[in-house]
Amino acid sequence: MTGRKASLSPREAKRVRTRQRLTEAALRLMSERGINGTSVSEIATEAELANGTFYLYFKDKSEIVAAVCQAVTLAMHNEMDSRRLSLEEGSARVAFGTQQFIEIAAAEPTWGRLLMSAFTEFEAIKDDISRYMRLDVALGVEQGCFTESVDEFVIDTLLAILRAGIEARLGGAKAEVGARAAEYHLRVLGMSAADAHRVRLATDKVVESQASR
Amino acid sequence: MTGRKASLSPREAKRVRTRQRLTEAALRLMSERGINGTSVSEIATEAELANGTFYLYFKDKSEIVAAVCQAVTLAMHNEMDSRRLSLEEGSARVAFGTQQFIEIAAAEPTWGRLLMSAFTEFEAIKDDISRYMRLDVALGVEQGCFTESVDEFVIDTLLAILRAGIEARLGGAKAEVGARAAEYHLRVLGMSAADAHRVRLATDKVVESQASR
Amino acid sequence: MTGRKASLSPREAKRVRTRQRLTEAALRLMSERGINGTSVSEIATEAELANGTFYLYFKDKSEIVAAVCQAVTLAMHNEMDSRRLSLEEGSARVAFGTQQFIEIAAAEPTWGRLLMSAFTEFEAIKDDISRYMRLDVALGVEQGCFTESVDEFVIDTLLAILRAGIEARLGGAKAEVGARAAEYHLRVLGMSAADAHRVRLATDKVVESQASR
Amino acid sequence: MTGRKASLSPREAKRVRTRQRLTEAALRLMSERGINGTSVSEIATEAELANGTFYLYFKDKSEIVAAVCQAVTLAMHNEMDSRRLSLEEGSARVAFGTQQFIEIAAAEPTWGRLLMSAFTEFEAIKDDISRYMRLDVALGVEQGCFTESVDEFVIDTLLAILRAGIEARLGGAKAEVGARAAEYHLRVLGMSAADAHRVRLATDKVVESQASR
DNA sequence: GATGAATGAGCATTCATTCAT
DNA sequence: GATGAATGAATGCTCATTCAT
Repeated sequence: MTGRKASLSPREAKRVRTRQRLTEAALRLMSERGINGTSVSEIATEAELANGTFYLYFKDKSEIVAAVCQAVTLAMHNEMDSRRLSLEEGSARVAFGTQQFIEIAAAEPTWGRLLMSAFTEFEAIKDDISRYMRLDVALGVEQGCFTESVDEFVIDTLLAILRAGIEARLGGAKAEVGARAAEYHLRVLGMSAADAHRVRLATDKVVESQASR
Repeated sequence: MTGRKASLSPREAKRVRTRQRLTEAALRLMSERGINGTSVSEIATEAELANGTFYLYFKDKSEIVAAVCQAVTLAMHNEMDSRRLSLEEGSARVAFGTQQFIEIAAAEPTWGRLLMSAFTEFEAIKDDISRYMRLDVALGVEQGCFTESVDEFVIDTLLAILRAGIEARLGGAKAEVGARAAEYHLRVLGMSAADAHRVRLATDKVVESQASR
Repeated sequence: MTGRKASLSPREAKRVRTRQRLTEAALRLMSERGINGTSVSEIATEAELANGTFYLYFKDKSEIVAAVCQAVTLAMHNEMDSRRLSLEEGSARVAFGTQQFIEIAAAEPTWGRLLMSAFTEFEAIKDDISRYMRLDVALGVEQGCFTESVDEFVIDTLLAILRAGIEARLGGAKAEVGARAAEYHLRVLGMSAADAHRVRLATDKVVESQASR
Repeated sequence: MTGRKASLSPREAKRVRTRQRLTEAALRLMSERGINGTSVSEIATEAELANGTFYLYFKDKSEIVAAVCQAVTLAMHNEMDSRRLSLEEGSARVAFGTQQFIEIAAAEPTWGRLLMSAFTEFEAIKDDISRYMRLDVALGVEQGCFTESVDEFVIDTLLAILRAGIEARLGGAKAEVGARAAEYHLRVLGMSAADAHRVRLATDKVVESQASR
């Protein structure tokens, strides 16, 4: 990462920094007031830039929305990566991933709220979010944990449940909601309630150690 | 029903008709361009009325949104009622209800699309939609079909799945999606995939006869 | 008064009553929300009449404004008449009239507030109010109490002071303000501060007995 | 003054000019049609600007009203200052100030009419206008010219008289009205008509020389 | 007479976007 | 590159007035 930056000319580096200022400003505002509730000039002002400067970095309002959503999902994925991949079973990865994704959204509500707004006002977010999920599900299917095969609809269903989980957590629901969402995921994928529970319980230690990081 | 209308004075009849013109215009536009994407004056124009006339019938833009959403959910519930209640098991009712709700939304895409927009832009729609669902779920819980107890989060999850189902169908997915959503509902509620499948299959005849009405 | 009404045909009587209902409704609303802040349909509704009925009784919004203002000034003058005319000196009448006018406006704030709004939004009110004043001033001039002669400007000045007095009283100022306004009137008309004070004091008994009515 | 302008960057200069265009347009229109009778878009059009440009310079309609009123009272005070302060007696200052204020309003009817509208539709104007007045009155009280002490009501009374004077002048009354208003001020403050006349006469030379500027 | 449905111009305000400097 | 002034269409809502019934 620093490696990448180091290779930029000063000009390019500045450009990158300015762009980041804009994206961060947008994230702050959009997570507070919603995507549609945030105007381009508010973003520019928050980034301490002139109105029109915005359009030197983004062709469109929609472009920065995409950038912000991407940045948030990337950040959230980064926050998760390491541990999940040490799990061997797809089912465990799914459960772990789901529960953790929800906890991260709750721990960093700026991200969580942006996500909620994006679910509503930026369709494409779903692709970003589901990327990590697809692999885990596919792995589980391959391993025979799940009866369900992977297609658009099952993914959409999992996403819908994930979303409901985040919304509940941001609205004040207890952390247990994340665990339940994880089990619902497994059930939808075809596991019995009992198995789903067992698998999910097995991920708890990891989640807890993660939380205490 | 016609009886009720017949008893209206001409004045009242006209009022009712105009209000309906507005509601229908709103439904048409909102299902096409979304709720927020539809302006009050567009509605008035579509209804062939003057701008200000709108406010003789609705205090607010939000009031017509509520009216339209209510009208749609009412119409959809009416379209379902009769057969579902003849089923004795809560699980069957849930499966039947879910599948049918999705099929109605697909058969009458104006309703379906309005619903999708409302999920996003009119929170309260969830209460309207979940009303019928709660009873069926509660019945199933009482009967011991489901291991899950009824709380906000489980209902939100079911709604989220329902929504995903409608969206998929409107997006061109095959009818089978409705059946799957129904099974997912049962799985989330704690039934095994096999049981869920069996229950749902049992409702097929009813659904089919309904569809051919 | 009843005599006048008795001579009307039932048709005419009804017309008069309806008109009064409208005027009273207008008074109530306009004194609360101001003249411009009151809409024709609000008046009709408050009078329990249909929207359009208003225009059978008044050609214009401005016409009912005139009617209401006239009614209020008439009512206020009625409330004053008797005692003032028993005073022999113009100066005493002016003092008495001024002080009393202000007290009536304070005692019946519906009237007072309407007046304030009218001063601002219905120029012609000044003529109505000044009618009684002119005579008293003219009398005082004739009697040599005042050095000032009667013309538009002196009357406008007296009105302006009267208005300031009412406004202060409605805003919570003590009753003493009415007495001061009365003395200011006399001073403007040319009396010395001492004489003005003496004359005004002499009217106090009358005012007090009036207040205890 | 020109010095200040010269030091502005072209950007700032333009901004200042545009803002002035708006303020001047507003003054022109508001003095013609009243404050409430002037819409934001009329102002923008009169200033040859687009509708929305207005809001780059003023947060609110009320903000430009305040700005215009302030500008006018400032301009009027500037037109007066120098000579009044050379008078030693509070009574003379009051008389001079009043008479002159009225004459300026009459000489620059755009200002005068704006003031009349503001008296009605922009309460705060009274504070702006009374500022200079309070000092003169207080001075006179201290010097023992006046028997009346300074409080809200006496100031409101003086303002009311001032207003009546301006209104009369704008309505075509002769300049003598200004002199009379000045004497009324002194009388209200407790001076005898004779003293008031004497004091006011003494200010005439100053006023005349001012008028011939 | 009375009703109340209908009108449509009008208003304050917002905001994505463009462009001269 | 960067600025920020300018645009102008759009929005939700109000209200005096008209007119068919």
